[in-house]
Amino acid sequence: MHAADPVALLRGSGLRVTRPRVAVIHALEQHPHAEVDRLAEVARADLGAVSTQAVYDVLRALTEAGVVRRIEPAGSPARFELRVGDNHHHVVCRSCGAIADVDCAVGARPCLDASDTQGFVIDEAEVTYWGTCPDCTQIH
Amino acid sequence: MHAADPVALLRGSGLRVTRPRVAVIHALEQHPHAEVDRLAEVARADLGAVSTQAVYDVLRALTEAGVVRRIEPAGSPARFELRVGDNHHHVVCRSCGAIADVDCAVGARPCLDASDTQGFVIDEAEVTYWGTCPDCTQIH
DNA sequence: GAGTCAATCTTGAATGATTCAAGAAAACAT
DNA sequence: ATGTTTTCTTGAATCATTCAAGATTGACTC
Repeated sequence: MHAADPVALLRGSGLRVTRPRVAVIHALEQHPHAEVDRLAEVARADLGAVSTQAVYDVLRALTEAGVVRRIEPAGSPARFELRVGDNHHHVVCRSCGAIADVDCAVGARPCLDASDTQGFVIDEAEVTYWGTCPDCTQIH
Repeated sequence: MHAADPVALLRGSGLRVTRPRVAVIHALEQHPHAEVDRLAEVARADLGAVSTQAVYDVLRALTEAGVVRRIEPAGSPARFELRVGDNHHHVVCRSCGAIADVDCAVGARPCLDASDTQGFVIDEAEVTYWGTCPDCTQIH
């Protein structure tokens, strides 16, 4: 898990290379699963100034280009990660909101067969595990 | 899937029986997976008037009492259902937002074993299937 | 390297869902 | 019936996100 080159990542996806975009990708490398506010902060530390709106725009563009993945655990604002394309899931800590990646035990496309899909055509199974993170378990 | 008696449901959970609560439970019976607005509308048709805030309060009380379950699919406001306690999941239509229940194929507590849980203690696995509902598939 | 045009960023306001807060009304126990 | 506590009403606040208009910038062409 070492840093991809933001510029290469953008070029490779046919996206313009701008300072805000590079900074946001950089922020995502350092802070996987961060929310918009946090990413904006980190990007600002890098650039001096970026509007929050720009960060929203960047994240939207990156998400639409398939460079980042957006997740929205219940009760949390949207979070973003660069790890994309593989089928991985997330554990969310009920007490502090920490999130970690989890590879599904079942296989490459886990849980994709539900017993009765009610006539729906399913293209993705999103799994969210809920529990308590190591830190919160210790303190309790 | 026939209607539970709202009054019995409330009494059984140690909750006061009020007109708004009975009406919201009634609305939930008729409209599983409905969002707050919709439930408030339906409850109003029943009672004449209820404040939206009251509906929020009722849903919170019912959720905390374990009488209803709250789900929040990405991109949607919260939705509520009376079916609770069993381990069932949901399919969400990407185009119209329709939601249906899905029993997991794996077993009673499906997907509860993730390969590597990063030290988290997991107590629930929430699965959201994404796809297209029968209606939206037909029209396309 | 300058000119051009579309894409992107800035600023400021709007929206939607949800929560907070204070007082009025209603439910339940006695 | 009466009192106490919970719940409902009304009105405002908050948070995350989106919309909109104009200024700036990236990348392509000459």
